[in-house]
Amino acid sequence: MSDGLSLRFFQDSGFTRQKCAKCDSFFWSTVERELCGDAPCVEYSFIGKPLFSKPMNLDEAREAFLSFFEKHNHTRVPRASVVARWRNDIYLSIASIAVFQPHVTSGSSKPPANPLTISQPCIRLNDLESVGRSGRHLTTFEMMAHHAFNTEEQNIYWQDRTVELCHELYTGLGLSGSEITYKENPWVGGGNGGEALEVLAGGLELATLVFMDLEEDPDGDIELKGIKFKRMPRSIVDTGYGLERLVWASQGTPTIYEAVFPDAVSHLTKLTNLKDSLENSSSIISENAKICGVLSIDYGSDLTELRQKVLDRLNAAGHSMTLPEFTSAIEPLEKLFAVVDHSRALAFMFGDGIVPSNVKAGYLARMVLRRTALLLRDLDAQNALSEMVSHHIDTFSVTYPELGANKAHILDMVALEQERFTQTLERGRRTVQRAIGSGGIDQDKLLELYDSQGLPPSVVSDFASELGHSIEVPDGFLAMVAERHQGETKSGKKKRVSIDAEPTNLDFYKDMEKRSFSSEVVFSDIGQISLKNTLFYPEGGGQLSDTGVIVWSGKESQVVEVQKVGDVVVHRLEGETPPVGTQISGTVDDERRSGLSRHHTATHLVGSAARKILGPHVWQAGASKYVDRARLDITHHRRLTRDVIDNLESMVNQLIVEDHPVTTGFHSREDADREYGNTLYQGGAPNYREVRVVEIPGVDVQACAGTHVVSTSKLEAVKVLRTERIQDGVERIEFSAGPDAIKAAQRERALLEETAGELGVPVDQAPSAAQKFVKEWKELRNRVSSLEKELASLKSSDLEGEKIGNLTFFAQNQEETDFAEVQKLVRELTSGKDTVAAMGCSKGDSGTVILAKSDSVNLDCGEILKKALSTVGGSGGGKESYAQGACPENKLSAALSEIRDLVS
RNA sequence: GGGCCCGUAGAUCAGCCUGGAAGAUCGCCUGCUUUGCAAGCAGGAGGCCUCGGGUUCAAAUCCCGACGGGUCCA
Repeated sequence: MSDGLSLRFFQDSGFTRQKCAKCDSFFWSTVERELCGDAPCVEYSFIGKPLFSKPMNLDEAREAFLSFFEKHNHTRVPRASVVARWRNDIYLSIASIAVFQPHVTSGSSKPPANPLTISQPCIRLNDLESVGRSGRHLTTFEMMAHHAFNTEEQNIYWQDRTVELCHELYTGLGLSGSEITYKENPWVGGGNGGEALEVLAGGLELATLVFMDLEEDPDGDIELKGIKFKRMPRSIVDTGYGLERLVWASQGTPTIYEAVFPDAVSHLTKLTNLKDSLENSSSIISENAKICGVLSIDYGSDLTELRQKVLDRLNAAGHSMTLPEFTSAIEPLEKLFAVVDHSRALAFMFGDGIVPSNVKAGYLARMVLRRTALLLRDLDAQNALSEMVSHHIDTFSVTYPELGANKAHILDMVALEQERFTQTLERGRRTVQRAIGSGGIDQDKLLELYDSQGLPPSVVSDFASELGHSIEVPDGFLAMVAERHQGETKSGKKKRVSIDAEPTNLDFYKDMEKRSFSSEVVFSDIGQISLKNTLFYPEGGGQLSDTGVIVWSGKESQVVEVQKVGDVVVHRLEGETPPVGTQISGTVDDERRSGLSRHHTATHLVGSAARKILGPHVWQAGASKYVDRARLDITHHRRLTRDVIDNLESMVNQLIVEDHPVTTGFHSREDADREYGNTLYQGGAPNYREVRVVEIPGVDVQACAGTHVVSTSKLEAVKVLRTERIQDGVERIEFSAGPDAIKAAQRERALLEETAGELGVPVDQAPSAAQKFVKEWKELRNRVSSLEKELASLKSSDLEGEKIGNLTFFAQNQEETDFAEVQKLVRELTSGKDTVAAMGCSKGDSGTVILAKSDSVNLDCGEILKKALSTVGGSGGGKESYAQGACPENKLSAALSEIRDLVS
């Protein structure tokens, strides 16, 4: 790479390769430059001096980009969800290329068009602390891109054309070509890598052009950034143009937020009375943005130090401020900018169906919302959240009408989450109050409050100061939290076994009702075989494996479990194992398979009904199918009410009666995507070339590898057994189909009848009877208790005590008397002065002794009772004032006289 | 996926560590006081201490499990 990326385009257009005097990296420019043009080597020069010929807003800039590439033979493709449901390594779409990973980039699927152009909304939460502060960080941004996927057969374009297009785009928008530098900076990520160029102008990185043609390989011959790679047969043009940066550069405002969200910013500044402050501080803000750009500042743990750095620079640039002045001037504005940004993230997250939760993507949404709510709280505008989100929805639904269509739901989610957070805070306020009352709040307590109650230190500190207490918030608090969480993750290593055999023909897909087949053994080991073809379904997709028998030349073995290893189906056997080459015939256990199939189809119906009833935010979060029941976990933000369950059951059973056919077929990934859209992948996207689609026309379509019944009427009936909230935002529905549904209903009836029988009433009166009985029982219980009290006081006045010294000693065996009554009697007797009472009572063979004294008596009842009972083979103990214990019934009198001896 | 916290009267919680009569405050009811309201005073009702096992003479309290909630991290 000694010539670097010496492209023909560069040579033809007068670019020369130069070396940055500061960072030593190589870059291409048409003019002689000392520095590469990237931060931290140069400062922003576009603030106040826009780079492009005219200012653009988001829509104008996006359209300019997309239509430019359309004009140059790219196909415009619609955006994907910001929730990366097709990937299991990330929760959110973090780049335009993420939309095509891994299925397209790995070569197993074709791109929807080639070449293509897209503007993909992306969410990155890694730099959350810097958003609002640095002037350029955003949690949500649109990555515009032109992608070309080159294979050995099809060469679309590569480096020269990519740079040419990029250059033409920017110069066409009025950016002078001599302003642009292309900096060489190889790119590595997600197991791939390649040469790359950063496109820089005015100190700002406008775009990155990545030429992805390497994949990680420990034996590879190419090394980038310390990782070994080898060349791929495919090469991918992966570009990323920051929409917001383009807009910013075209306007030259102090921060990116003012350029991108002018209306939202001005609305919120009015609302928070920060309008003047924003205008007066614009020079500080722009200096701050410039400096943050140069310093590549990431606001993490050490805020004060970074602030001081910025302030030093500000003062060197002619300002004269103290740190507190600077902080108080800039902090509210930073918060304001962050709110404007975060509320857009929320609009997209909820709009694309994230259900807030304490796990996974749902947690990310909740975290962003809570941060935003706290920022608004600091700005004294706590009710503005849904207003801000609403504002973004309106603005963005011009381009993304799906957000507008989902507006009510999005705002509902915001309101619900905000309400939850308010409750958490109120709970927290009380906890803080109590903690202060009982010894104060130290660092450990602060950690615990955050970790287990969700109270950020700043909030705790606020609450405490309301009560006139101050609290030290330690530096690096989040690092301490991280430490607390260390060592709690253990990674379960999957062992990869492979079987040396040809891929098995999966005949169960060809005929879902067939149960017998013949085949040939192609692999054989002790207790397990693989066949040329099989009807046995291997465990997968939440469905248990089939069982059955195989027979050959008069011998028979049970198939007890079936697993898929790579593309080979392995049957685990009990009995003899036939050798390779044996012709066998197999029979699948029909009852089991039919049960599993019924429940699998039923799961699709239940999921579809849930989406219809509850809304499109309902996604499958997991599913298991058993022989006699199934369970489906769905994302939903509220507990399922009985009404919802009833509706669901009715709808599913209606679908059964209507007898819809269930069809299956294999499609290429790109065809399936195009035809059915992304709701296809309820169970997660498979990384296969071919996708099996199970369709109940007009009802449900899913990518699914499981077995099904041929039409919905085969389900006969579906009954919901129970629902359960397995996580915040995830509801589990358990149900049975077919004969098992009937059985479940019968079980419920039996339970009811048994209950009603015990109550001695007809079934329909059971609830009211139970209510009546409980009420009466409570009344009687209280009556008994008060009678016991009365009885105790009566008895106590009847009893004669014995004088021992200056105290009165009572001892009596109450025999078969209720323990509680005896207890009351003892209390009654010892409520006076100088009294000791020892009472026994019994229940069958076992006796109980209670010993108590008046406060004025100096004795240790616990010790005395222990000693007395041990001499008669019992045990017990207690406090000085009161003790109880047990011994055999016939030893009660002996125990009492023993106590008498010990007392005197 | 993992960690932590919580479940006691209608509400908010104490008691649990260290086992031995189930408490406080607010709210509710009755009476007194007051022109009325707010308040004050006196009295009262209201608890399967989430459920199920275990340990123990004895469990709200200790142990295990389930259920229900909260919360942080990935």
